[in-house]
Amino acid sequence: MAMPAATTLLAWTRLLRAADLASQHCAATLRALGLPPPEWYDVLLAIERRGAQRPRDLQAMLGTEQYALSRLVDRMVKARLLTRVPCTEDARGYLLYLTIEGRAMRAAMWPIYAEAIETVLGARMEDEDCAALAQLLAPLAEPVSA
Amino acid sequence: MAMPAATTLLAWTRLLRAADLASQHCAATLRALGLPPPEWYDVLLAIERRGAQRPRDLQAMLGTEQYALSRLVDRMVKARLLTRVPCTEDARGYLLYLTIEGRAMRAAMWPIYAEAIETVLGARMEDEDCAALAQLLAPLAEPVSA
DNA sequence: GGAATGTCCATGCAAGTGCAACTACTTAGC
DNA sequence: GCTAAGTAGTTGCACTTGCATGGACATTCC
Repeated sequence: MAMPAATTLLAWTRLLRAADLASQHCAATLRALGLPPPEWYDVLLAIERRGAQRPRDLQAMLGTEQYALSRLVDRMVKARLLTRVPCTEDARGYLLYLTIEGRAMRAAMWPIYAEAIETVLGARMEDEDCAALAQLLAPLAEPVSA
Repeated sequence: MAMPAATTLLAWTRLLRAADLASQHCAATLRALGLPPPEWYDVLLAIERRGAQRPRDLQAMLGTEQYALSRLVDRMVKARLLTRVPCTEDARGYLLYLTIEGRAMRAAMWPIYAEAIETVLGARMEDEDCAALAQLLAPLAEPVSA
């Protein structure tokens, strides 16, 4: 296999650094206000948008490890943001619904999260550069095997 | 503050997803061969390139948290890849040197790491797209305050 | 020179993560 | 129907991380 070109290495380091800085900033902003981390938002949003979901579907959508999602859901249920309802078609699994508080929490998180994203991305790039970036990243946002 | 535009949100999700997938793949590849994680490589390379370094300089270069670097260095010293030498100019700090094994480890890690990068980035993007990506990410790879 | 403030690095504790192994249910093959 | 293999989800254990704090030295200001 060929070694990476210099431009590839530069893109590599910047990709990791940019994503790390950006996600750190968001997480810190939410934490500073006593709000849950971004992963929680992603779960809440996925269920609000698409209706009750099974853990394995969330796992596929969000790209998290199976055990990580298991424990994440556990914490969110303990925090009363989600409820588990046994799945009639498959007794191994269950459906996750939002509670009232879960819905409220998503709504409360959004403005903070959105502002953090705007600070980190929107305010630092032209709109057309954002579009170009999204375009370039499209193939990389799919699992490697694909 | 303005809410993020749709293109901003798309860029956001893809940036995080792409970086996560890419770094996960690299870490997993190294781990599968019993090699240390990528952060270790970054430390080893920084010292090999620029000579002995103080923790605070590594911290700035690599963008890690202070306590994270402190413990990372600790693990690497225990693994005999680095040695601490008291700093004559500032008794609070010390200089980190590579050991023979440290040098050997960096050399052993590079082909694996490089191949993983090539798999994740080089093989999935045209060279000019890599260059464009690096260009677009340049502003985002700097701390938010800057 | 001495106090106040700042910088450098370490660490206790609580929480999160990775790996591997496990239970429980489902599906396929026969 | 029975076994074998696959899928859904959990969990024990060791390790890592985040936050807050602390100790040690350096610098500034008087």
